[in-house]
Amino acid sequence: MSKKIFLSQVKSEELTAAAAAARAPSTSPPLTPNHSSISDDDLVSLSVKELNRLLKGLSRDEVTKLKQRRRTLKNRGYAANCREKRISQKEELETEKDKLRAEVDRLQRENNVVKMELNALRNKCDALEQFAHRNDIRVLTQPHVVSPMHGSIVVKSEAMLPSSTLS
Amino acid sequence: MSKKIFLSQVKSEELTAAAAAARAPSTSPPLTPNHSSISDDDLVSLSVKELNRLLKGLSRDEVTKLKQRRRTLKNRGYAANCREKRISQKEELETEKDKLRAEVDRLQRENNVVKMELNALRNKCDALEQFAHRNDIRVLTQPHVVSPMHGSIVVKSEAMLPSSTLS
DNA sequence: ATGATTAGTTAGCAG
DNA sequence: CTGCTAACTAATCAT
Repeated sequence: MSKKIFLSQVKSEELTAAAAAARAPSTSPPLTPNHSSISDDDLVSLSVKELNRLLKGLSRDEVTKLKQRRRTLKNRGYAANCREKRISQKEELETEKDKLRAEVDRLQRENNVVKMELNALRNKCDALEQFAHRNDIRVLTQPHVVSPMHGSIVVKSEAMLPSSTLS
Repeated sequence: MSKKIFLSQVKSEELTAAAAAARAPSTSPPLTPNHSSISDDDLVSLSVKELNRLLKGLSRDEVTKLKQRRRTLKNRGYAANCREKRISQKEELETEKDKLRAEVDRLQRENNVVKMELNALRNKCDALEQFAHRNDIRVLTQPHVVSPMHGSIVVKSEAMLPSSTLS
């Protein structure tokens, strides 16, 4: 997921030669000409064992300096990682924000649709209710409803509908 | 809105004395004892005119050094501003994310409510429709009904036809 | 000149 | 020690 920069060649590719020379004298070609002139990339990617082997025939001072240079190079990589992490986290936040924004939009649209459906249904319901009411009255005001086959048919609306469905 | 740090005492309050001494030799008490020993805070907050007045009786070298120290102090402040801006932007992003998340929640709840209303209304509508349908059929199948001359007599008979007989 | 931003350096904390 | 991060410095860019 996160593209870790494993502590190698950060500088030489991202910094002008002038800037590098001006800013990092400790990592420039050593003024004290080490026999073991090792490149930054090599030094930083060495395993501890390889480093110790390299350090074998050196004076205390040289050892300290080389170790310090290694530490500095590592730190350079750590810093680069840290920055990259920062920006990727920021991008992640923005991505999540965009997703949420899209979700809000979707829900708002869905909401509108459902509300329109609700309104349409309300109208239909009202019409039906009025229709039912009229029929109810008409039926209830029928003088004599006699069906020869079935006998008297008088329908009381409340008997057929739950009371809650009629206002 | 944004609390700008106007280039003063960033370090002394946020860094240990040890770190400060170790890391910023150029801003430590000058080894070359300037007569015009001016504090970082003062130097950085000077106006250009005040600075020039201060620079009057100094050698070229001293002028350059003092100007450079001022520039460095300013840069220190700019860097602090930059960091603060970064974190406040991040916080802002998170705040907006939280708001959007809350909005999504709200909309989902509202959506559920509306959908339940819709379902309830659908049921009511169905019932009304069936009722209307039955009445419609009944009315249409009434065997003869109205006697306008005699007025209406409402008959409520207990002898009702089971609804199942009306499809 | 001033301010902002980037990369590198250092100190210091955490594991 | 290794890795990470805050603060600082210097370079660089924009205004």
